[in-house]
Amino acid sequence: MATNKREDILQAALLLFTERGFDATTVPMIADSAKVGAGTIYRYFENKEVLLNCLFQECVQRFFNTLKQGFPEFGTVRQQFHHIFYQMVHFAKREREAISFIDSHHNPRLLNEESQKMYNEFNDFMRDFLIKGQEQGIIYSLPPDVLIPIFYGALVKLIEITSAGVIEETDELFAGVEECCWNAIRVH
Amino acid sequence: MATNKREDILQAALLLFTERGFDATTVPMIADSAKVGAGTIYRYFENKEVLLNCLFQECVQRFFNTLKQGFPEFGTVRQQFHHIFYQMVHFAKREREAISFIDSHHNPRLLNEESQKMYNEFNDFMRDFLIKGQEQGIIYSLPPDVLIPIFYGALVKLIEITSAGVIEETDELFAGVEECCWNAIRVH
Amino acid sequence: MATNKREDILQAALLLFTERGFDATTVPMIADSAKVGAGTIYRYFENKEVLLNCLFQECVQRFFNTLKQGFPEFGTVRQQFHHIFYQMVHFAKREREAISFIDSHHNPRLLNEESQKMYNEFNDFMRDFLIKGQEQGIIYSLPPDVLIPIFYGALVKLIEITSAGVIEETDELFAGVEECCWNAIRVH
Amino acid sequence: MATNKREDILQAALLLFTERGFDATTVPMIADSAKVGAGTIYRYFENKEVLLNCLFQECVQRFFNTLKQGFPEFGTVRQQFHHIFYQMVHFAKREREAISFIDSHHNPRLLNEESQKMYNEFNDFMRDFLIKGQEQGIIYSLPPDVLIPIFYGALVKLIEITSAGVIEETDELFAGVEECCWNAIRVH
DNA sequence: CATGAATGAGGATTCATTCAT
DNA sequence: AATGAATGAATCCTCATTCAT
Repeated sequence: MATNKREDILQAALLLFTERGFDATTVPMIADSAKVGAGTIYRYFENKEVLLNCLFQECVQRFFNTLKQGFPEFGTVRQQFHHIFYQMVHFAKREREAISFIDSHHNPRLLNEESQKMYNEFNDFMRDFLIKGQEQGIIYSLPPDVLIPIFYGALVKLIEITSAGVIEETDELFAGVEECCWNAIRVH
Repeated sequence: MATNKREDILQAALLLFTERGFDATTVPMIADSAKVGAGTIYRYFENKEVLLNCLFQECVQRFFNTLKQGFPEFGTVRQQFHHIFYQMVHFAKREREAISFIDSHHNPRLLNEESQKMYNEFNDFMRDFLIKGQEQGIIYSLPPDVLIPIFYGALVKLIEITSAGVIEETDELFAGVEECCWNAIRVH
Repeated sequence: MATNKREDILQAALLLFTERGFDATTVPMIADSAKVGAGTIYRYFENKEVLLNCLFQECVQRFFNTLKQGFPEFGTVRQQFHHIFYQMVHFAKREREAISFIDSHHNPRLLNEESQKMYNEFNDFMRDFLIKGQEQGIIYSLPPDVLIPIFYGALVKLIEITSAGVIEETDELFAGVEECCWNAIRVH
Repeated sequence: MATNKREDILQAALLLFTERGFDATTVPMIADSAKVGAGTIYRYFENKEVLLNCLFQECVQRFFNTLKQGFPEFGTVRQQFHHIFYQMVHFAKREREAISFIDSHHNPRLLNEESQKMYNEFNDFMRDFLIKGQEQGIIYSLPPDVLIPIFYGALVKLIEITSAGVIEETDELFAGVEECCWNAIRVH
């Protein structure tokens, strides 16, 4: 087949890093899983850490793009929130592990500047959304860095639980969680 | 000196595991940090994995005890939630890293049965609280496994942010987050 | 180069185990002696103990094959004894250390079942030879387990002495020892 | 009790060294077995190697004394041989492990000069006996270093087998082995 | 004297990375 | 370009030895 080896490696690394963590994942493991030779990985990535950063950046990029795509710049705060939440869930359905991976590997010890910058941009996007909502008196007046984890962290765990098969994922479930999260951050 | 070396080792391990993760923490690192010889660690713990499990169990135990202590069994759901949230924050202030450590090392690959059992008991406590609240029509009808992360995950992140010094921790901040979390899980 | 690294490792281990014993031989010693990296040994053998057992089994196998090859099944007891003794000496000349190694590492603490089974088969071969000789009234009526060490042990020590260069090895010497050993076990 | 700790340590070391070998025996093992603290061993012996050499020398000393005691200096060669063999068996019955220990730890890597000297003296005693027998035309004309192992090695293995309980030790058995060994070394 | 907790040097083993094929 | 055998630095862990009590 004409599949791209680089993609195979990234996909294998994503699964293994998410499942076991960066340090507990060996390069031969990734090679086996991607069905390439161990040496091949070094044709595409300078070393294991670079591989991690490439993967991280691609995941954040795709996640961020999903959020930005069709964002209702001039819609209501509630509409914007729905967009963000809905797109996150959508993205998570397509790329099961990406969100958990991003969340668990968002660590200054492993990430280079570029990766951190990209993560921060993504964070800033959500922070801006919250700040504008607060200016309109709709979002609860807490530091955005505190509000973000409330709905973002909830979503990450939700994804992990549904991925593990503990709970069946239905539209009602996602709608319910969205409402909870919205209630968490809005002014009452 | 009357200092307990076992405690020194556990404390050093807690900091390092939380900061770097289990796999990226070497035994000599722990030994240096605890100011003991590397071999000494093996007088107290059979191996690195056993050390992790001892630490995990002690942390969960102390955390869980804090929650149970003075729990208003017959109070309102709101009072119970306040107790849980307040005790969690209180515990987090005393034992900065314990909660992050528990959260990031709750992993079947590393934990033995005893550790997992203890973690589950702690989880069941919160699940029971939510279920009773749902029976009274006060807590939103979503699976507890989905609701728990919403406020528990929020709290974990909150602790991490305040620990990192990004945001100053004030009573108002904690009260605000408590309100957000309560709004997230209650019926409107 | 076309040299087989596995063989190099086994050969180096044979010399070192024989010289120093299993426990006093370090893996880096073997690696240095075999002119391979320490890690390379683990590509061929799961661990040091497995290396020992592989080596042990190969040595016993080759030794046993030498004895069985051309064994005069229907010759006289004396002819059979000559065959055994002569082949042992012959084998010892080719594979200097193998016999000492087998003798000094025949230890249940270090050997796995497979190794012990193989050693027992080799022992049974000599036991059968003695029992048949006893049935013919030619071999002295002592338990074979007592007779075997008399000539086998003698041979092991003989090999060690000649290997050490204490005594020059001549055909007369071997013929003399053979006669001594034969006199030891035959009926007079 | 007033038992001598030094003796307890030596006795424990004898058993363990014989069973497991010097390198596989740890100092704490010896301490546990001797029911003393690990540090106590260092009050009596400078280090593990010194302990080995003390033990070796004491064993060789006692063994050698047993052989020399009542040696029929002016008896026949056969009488002398009987004395040696009989005393060896007698010694082995009293001090089960000593002979195996001496045999398996007679190794230049571990023994100091004093120990080797003592072992050589013991060897010389048997060599002299054989040479005198050869001068009288009674002992087979082979290098003594080759003859000694034939009966000494046989005896060592005999002791090991009877100690292991494989074969019951009777006077007939020992008499039979003595005859075999004598037949091995005498002129026919 | 006796102890055993503490140590750290040294050994077994793993794994990121290289390189000859 | 792709491989995977080979490597050795770095890890976990053991144990001879010391020393405060």
